[in-house]
Amino acid sequence: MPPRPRTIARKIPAQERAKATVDVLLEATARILVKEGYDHASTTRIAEAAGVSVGSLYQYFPSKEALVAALIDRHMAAMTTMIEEKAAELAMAPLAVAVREAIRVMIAAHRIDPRLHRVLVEQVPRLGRLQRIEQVESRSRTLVRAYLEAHKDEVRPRDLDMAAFLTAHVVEAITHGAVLHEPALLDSEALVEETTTLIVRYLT
Amino acid sequence: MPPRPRTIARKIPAQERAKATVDVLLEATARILVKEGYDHASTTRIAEAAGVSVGSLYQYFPSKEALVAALIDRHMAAMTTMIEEKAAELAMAPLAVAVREAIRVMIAAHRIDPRLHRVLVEQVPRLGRLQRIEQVESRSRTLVRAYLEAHKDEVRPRDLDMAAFLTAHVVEAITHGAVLHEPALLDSEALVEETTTLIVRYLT
DNA sequence: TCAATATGCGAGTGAACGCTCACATTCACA
DNA sequence: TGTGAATGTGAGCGTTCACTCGCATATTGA
Repeated sequence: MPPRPRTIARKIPAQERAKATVDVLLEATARILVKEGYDHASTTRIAEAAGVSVGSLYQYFPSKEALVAALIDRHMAAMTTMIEEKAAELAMAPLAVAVREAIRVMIAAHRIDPRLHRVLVEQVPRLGRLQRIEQVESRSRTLVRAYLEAHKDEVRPRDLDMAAFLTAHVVEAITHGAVLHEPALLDSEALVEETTTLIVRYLT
Repeated sequence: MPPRPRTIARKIPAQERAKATVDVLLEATARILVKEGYDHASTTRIAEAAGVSVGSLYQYFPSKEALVAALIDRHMAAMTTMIEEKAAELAMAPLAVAVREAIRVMIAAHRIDPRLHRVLVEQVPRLGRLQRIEQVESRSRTLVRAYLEAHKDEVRPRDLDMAAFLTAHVVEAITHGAVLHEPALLDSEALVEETTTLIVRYLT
C-alpha cells in the first residue's frame, strides 16, 4: 500500500532558528508571488529567494498550496484585525460617521500590501484556500448587517439583508477598484466623500 | 539561431471542415475550462473532448494561451454586443429608466454563460490576455461617462469622472457578486429595484 | 481522374515542476 | 564535552504538460 500523500507538515518549528526559517519563507513567498505570479513561483525559486533549501521548505509546509495558504492566512488576518477593531469602535457611531470611517478602514486595509493582495485575489487557484478571502468578505457583510440591525430606526430600507449585501459589496468593489486600478484616486479625499454620499443617501 | 517561438497560427481555416474544427475546439475549451479549471485544462484533454487531435489544435492556435484568448474574445464580444445595443437605445432615456435598464442588461450579459465567465475572471492568468476583460469594464465606464455628460443638467455630482467611476463599478460589482455568489437574488426583481434606487439617489 | 493543397493525426520530445530522502550540520542539555 | 534531537541540504525521481513533426487522409479544381 502506498503511503497516503502528506497533508500536514512534518514538523512544527520549536527552536528560534526554525521560526526564523518559516518567517523568511513566508516573506520570500510574498516577494516571488508578486514578482513572478503564482504559476511561475516554483518552490525552488521561493526557497532560493529565502536563502534556504527546498528540503527545509517541505519541513514546515507539506505542499506549495499549503505555503501559499499560510501566506493568505497571514495577510487576511492582518486585514481582518484592522477592520474588526474599527468596527468595534463604530458600533455606536451615527450613520454618517460610521459609513465614512468604514470606507476609510476598508481602504487602509487594502493598502497593507496592495500588490500581494492583488496576486492573491486574482491568481491563486480557487477551490483550494481562497475561500479564506471570501470568508473575510462574508464577515464584512455580517458586520454591516449587525450595524444596520442596531440602527434600523434611522435606516430607510426594510430588507436589511439586501441593504447589507448592497452596501458591503459596493464598498468592497470601490475599494478594490481604486486600490488595484486607480491608485491615484486614493490620495484625494474625494473618493471617500463621494462613496460616503452614495451609501448615506441610499440608507437614509 | 533558434527559431523564434510561434506567435501566430500556422493556418487560418479556409474550408468548412476547418471552421467546424475551430468551433468544436472552442466549445470544448469552454466545457473543459468550466469542468476542470484552467490549470487542469491540458491541451490534450481539450483536443480529446473536441474529438480532435492535439496536432489539429496547434494548426489553428499557436499556444494554449491563444486558444483561451480566442475563447475570451468570443465570450466578451457576446457580452459587449448585448450591452452596446442597449446603450444605444438608452442614450435619450430619462435617468430613472436608463439606470434600471442598464442594470438589467448588465445582469443579462453576465447570465450568458455565468460559469464560464467565472472561470475566465477568476482563474485565467492575468498579464496575458485578460486585459480583454478589463477593456470591457473600461468601455462600460466610458458609456456611463457619455450618458452623464449628455444629461449633466439632470445630474447632481459635478465631477463626472468620479461619478462614472463609482456608478460603473457599483453596478459591475453587484452584478458580479449576485451572478457568482448569490444566484438566487437574480430571480427576484428586488435586486434590480434596490440597485436602481441606490444609483438614482446618488445621481439626483 | 489526378495531383496539389488543406486538413487531421498522435507518438514522441524536452523542459519544468513538486516533492523526497539520505545525509550533514547545529542546537539543547546532561 | 558528548549525544540525541532538531534543523538544514540539494541532487534527483517521477510525472505532467505544452508543443512538434513526419505522415495519412480528405478536398479542390483542372
